[in-house]
Amino acid sequence: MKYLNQKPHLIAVDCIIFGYDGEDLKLLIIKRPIQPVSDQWSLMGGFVGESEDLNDAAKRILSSLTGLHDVYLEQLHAYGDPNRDPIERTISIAYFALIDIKKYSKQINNLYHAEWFKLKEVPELIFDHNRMVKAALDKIRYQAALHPILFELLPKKFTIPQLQALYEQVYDSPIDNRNFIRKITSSGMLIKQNEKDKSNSKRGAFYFKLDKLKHRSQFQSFLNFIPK
Amino acid sequence: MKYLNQKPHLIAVDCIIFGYDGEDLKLLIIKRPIQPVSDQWSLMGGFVGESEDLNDAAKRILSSLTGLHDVYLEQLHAYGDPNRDPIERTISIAYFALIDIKKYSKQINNLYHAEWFKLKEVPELIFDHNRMVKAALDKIRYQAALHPILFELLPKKFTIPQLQALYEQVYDSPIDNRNFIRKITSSGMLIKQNEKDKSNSKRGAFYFKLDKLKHRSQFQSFLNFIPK
DNA sequence: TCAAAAGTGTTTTATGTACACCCATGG
DNA sequence: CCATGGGTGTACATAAAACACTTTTGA
Repeated sequence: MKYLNQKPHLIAVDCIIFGYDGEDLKLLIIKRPIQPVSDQWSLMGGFVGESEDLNDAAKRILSSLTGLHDVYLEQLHAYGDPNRDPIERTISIAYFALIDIKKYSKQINNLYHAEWFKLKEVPELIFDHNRMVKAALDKIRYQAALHPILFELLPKKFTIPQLQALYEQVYDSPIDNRNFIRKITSSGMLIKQNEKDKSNSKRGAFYFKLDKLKHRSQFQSFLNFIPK
Repeated sequence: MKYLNQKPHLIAVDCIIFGYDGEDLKLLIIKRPIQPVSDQWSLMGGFVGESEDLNDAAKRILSSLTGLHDVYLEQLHAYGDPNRDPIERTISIAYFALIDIKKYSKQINNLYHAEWFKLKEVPELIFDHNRMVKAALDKIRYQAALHPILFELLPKKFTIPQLQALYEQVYDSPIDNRNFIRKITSSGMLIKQNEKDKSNSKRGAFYFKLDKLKHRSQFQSFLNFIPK
């Protein structure tokens, strides 16, 4: 049994891939490989397979570009303007991903001509992709104000100055370091290491690891990480 | 020019329609008119037309059931499990709507055998529709904790006890009326009317209207309406 | 020895929470 | 005159914000 007289549509998944390298918040985009509008900057995307779940499609597309699995990936929004793709009507389900740039395998880069752009220097993208990026950033700001998602962008060991710089970039505004440290440490989610990162200062900054149990248990608890 | 060798999919929109009548928070569902699994309870839904925007499809479907236009409608999530619809693979974009039940025209009811159910008494729904309802409720709780969306469920004139009862039902927990009133009134979004609603008490409760300008300007400002 | 980043406390202010009584009215 | 729901204020606790100096150490 089938539904009759219903027009099917092409369904794509587009991934808004955010990365942090300890210094800058960045977006991973590709030079579009397929005609037309090839050689223009675009989000990484692909069509949803015949019997493929949307989340699986997003994971597949993400890992085909980054080589990464088990990445933080969240559905953002479905975009369905009938004219959003001038080639053929395509409905796109946008996902955003948060990854630690250092985990990213650069090899696959070449296949797709992918590049990391600082968030403020992202060029014009095809279709409605700039709009998607903006929506994803808005959602991350919203989420990160209440839930500790930004740890997904950091390596296992990270310093508090790195963490603070990340928050400052996500919100594009300076944060008082004393208040920030107090909030973060009072959440109990950080485990101090003995080792120091001396790459940014002579004194060195202690590394911390995330207490994953506490991170998970506090994830839904409406914390407040952001001033004002 | 077209994309080649890509399998298209049926795309549906399903609407999670919440309503409030001044007493109970309710959900509007229908007896499914199409075979198979007809005569089972279901969210109101429909397929996305050939050149139809997703939002437009949701509006069309919502107003075909309720007769209402200009209703609060927000995209919830795209559901794409290949087996979610046993008849044929269908990807569903879920939307939720908030409406004042008293505005709802009952005539169209009969066409779809629609009924309002108290939220706690919603029966088993087809496919993944119960899951959608739960996700919608979660999202509304999230949104309403920070943004004044619940006014969408109220008529133009409403009383504070009605408003509080609405919050209590959305969060399924009692709220201290003194603290609630203080928070709500201190937002400056309410305009007191001279008229009273005497339907629930001898003394009567003053009607209020929403100051739409203040409502809009404070919509994004991360208020906090919910205790704890 | 000094430049540059890391780390540390206290005070003030705002916000949230707990809590109980009087008011107005129609029946 | 009283039962019912509407409305009001205060004291306390908690959380956020503002704010500046000392520490460490490699060059």
